[in-house]
Amino acid sequence: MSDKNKKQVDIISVAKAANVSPSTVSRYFNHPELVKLVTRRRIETSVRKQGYIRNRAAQTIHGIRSGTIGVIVPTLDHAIFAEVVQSFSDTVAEQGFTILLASHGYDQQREYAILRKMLEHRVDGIVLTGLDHDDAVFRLIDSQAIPSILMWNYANDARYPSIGSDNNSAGAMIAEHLLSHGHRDIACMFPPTRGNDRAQARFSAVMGTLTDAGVSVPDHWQLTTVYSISDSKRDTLKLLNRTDRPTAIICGNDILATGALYGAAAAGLRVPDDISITGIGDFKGSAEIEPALTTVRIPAKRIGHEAGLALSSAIINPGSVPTGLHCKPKLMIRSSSKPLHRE
Amino acid sequence: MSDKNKKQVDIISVAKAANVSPSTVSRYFNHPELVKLVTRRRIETSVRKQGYIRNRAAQTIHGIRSGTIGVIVPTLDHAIFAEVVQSFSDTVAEQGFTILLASHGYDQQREYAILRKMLEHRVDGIVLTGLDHDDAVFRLIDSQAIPSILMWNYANDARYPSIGSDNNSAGAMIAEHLLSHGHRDIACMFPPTRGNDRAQARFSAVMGTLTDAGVSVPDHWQLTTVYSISDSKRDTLKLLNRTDRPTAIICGNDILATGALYGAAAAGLRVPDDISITGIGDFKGSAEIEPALTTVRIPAKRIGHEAGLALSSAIINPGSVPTGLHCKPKLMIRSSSKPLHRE
DNA sequence: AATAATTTTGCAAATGTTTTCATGAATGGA
DNA sequence: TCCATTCATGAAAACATTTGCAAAATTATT
Repeated sequence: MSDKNKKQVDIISVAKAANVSPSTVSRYFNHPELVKLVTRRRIETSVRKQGYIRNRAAQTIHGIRSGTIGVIVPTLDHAIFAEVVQSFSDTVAEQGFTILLASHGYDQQREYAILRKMLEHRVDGIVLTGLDHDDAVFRLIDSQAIPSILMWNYANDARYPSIGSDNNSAGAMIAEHLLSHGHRDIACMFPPTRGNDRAQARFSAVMGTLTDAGVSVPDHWQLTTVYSISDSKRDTLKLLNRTDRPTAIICGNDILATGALYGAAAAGLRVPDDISITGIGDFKGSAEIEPALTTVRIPAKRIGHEAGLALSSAIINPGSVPTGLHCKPKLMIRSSSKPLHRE
Repeated sequence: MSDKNKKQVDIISVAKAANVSPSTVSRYFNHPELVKLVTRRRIETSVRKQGYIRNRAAQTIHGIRSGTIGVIVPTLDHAIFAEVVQSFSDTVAEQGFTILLASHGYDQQREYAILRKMLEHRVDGIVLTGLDHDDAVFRLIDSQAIPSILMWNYANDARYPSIGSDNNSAGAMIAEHLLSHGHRDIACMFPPTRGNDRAQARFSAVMGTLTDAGVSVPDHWQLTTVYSISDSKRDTLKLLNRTDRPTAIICGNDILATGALYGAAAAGLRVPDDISITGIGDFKGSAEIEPALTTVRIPAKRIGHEAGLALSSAIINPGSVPTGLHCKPKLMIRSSSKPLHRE
């Protein structure tokens, strides 16, 4: 019985049932004001009865926007990217866009492949994370004439408009904070910087600021630790069990700092009395941890939102180039750092 | 000069440049083995030179798969969903699928609207989070004949194949653990359960298990706290500052438990000596926090992976219905709970 | 070398829409 | 009542592909 209604429901079957031409049904969706009220009613009934769902693929081949935006992030596994994606997605959803999301795991080759696939889907815009990308990626986007922006980092000389925070200032801020508190014996724990311009910028800003102040960080106080609480806890413990111990640890992000806090606790040290620990990012929970983490706030929600606004309006008004925006990082002084107590 | 090469590059222009018909170019992509080697070479050159990118929209209207999977989650803001989405996405990406992602913020109306939009994009499959959805959502999917699965929770009587953990057992496990440790004065802190079948199941399993054991939880020890470390820290502090104090707090998830741990610290209590605190979820960081959190592990990575496998194979072999899978939760006894010390 | 079998290619129809243009139906003014 | 407007609708072309079928080209068989 219900075998025969397997027939696909398209704009034509809807039109038939409503006793109008397909053109009129199309107009009903795209320019309803051009369709007479009673006809609209009839079409509406037919659409509802047949459960018709428009086929965006068919629209898209007419050059109509696909209504999708490609978002490429290194990973979602870090709460911070999830947050920025969430707020981006919410923002563009309000303009009717849906996001096509993929992550490349810090692999530039994969980023290129993902980008290609997204272009095959004819996304209306592209968001990349960070400033640095393979040149082939940029060239591919250039050749496509679709708006795209770089999210998360900011630099006014970036290849595309960038919306995010300047990681150099973030790094400098936190280093200056510790210096101004009298710290001179400072260890640094950063994630691997390869393929990660954020971490790279923070790291070089921190080191630069310290060097400028005449503070040098011995090699064995320069830790490279992957983004993981357990690893940073372990590495911190190892560091703090040495006889020479820094008075402060600058961590490249709040996850590392959280692990460092735990590591210090495990080593029997009190923060901030025995050692100051700082992060960068101000992730969820950083304000509530004991002791509350001194860090630099990178406003992820705001970045995602602004990026969403900028990109969707660049899509809606073709020709208008999206404009970059610096969402300034902010030093959040809390309880995990304090002035060095001279002995 | 470069004005004139604004002309779109499509399969026809590629064909022209390669001196073949569009059909052959199409075959070059879809059935390369049917195309002679030298012709393939010529087409390849032409494709490369023109920077041609296939138009999936045009393929899709031929009934060819769109290569997209719709993923609908309540939010990405919780690390745990981000994790499951990440691993799902990675898994299906290996089969050539890209995900269309959207979040509804626990709003069933919005979920329906999102679903519709995804169907307009002709996704090849749908993943929903959790077991409970508006009936209209189920009906809409039913009418579309595309495979879909429910991810995160498991129940063998679910409306669609479900892949995830049984939150009832998770709740029961943790309650039994505390009971077996002699606790009788137990407080519960859970998120609002409305529109959240996970939390609902955990909560009722916990309460049921306690009741069965003859333990009742007074009203003022039943806290409803939104998913936020700061809120749960505050609520815990309030709870622990009362004169009557529980010997254990069961938290509905690890975020709440983390806040509870901080709250206990802020109240000057030692965990687990003065009070036991447990979570559910085993989020990243739960094993490293001080004290390490006793919780129930919900294997997010595995769930995402299995769901990805199941759905993509259901898409690739049409007709085959994806099969549900219970990814069993596991009790992780760590340092935040201990047997009640009788005084 | 001639024929048969096979491989490779092109033609044309089909896919589900949108849109331009033209036609037919109402409406208003005289 | 007639003609000029305006409004509502339909016919057909266009969009970027795929695919069934048939023709052409190549290879194998004798």
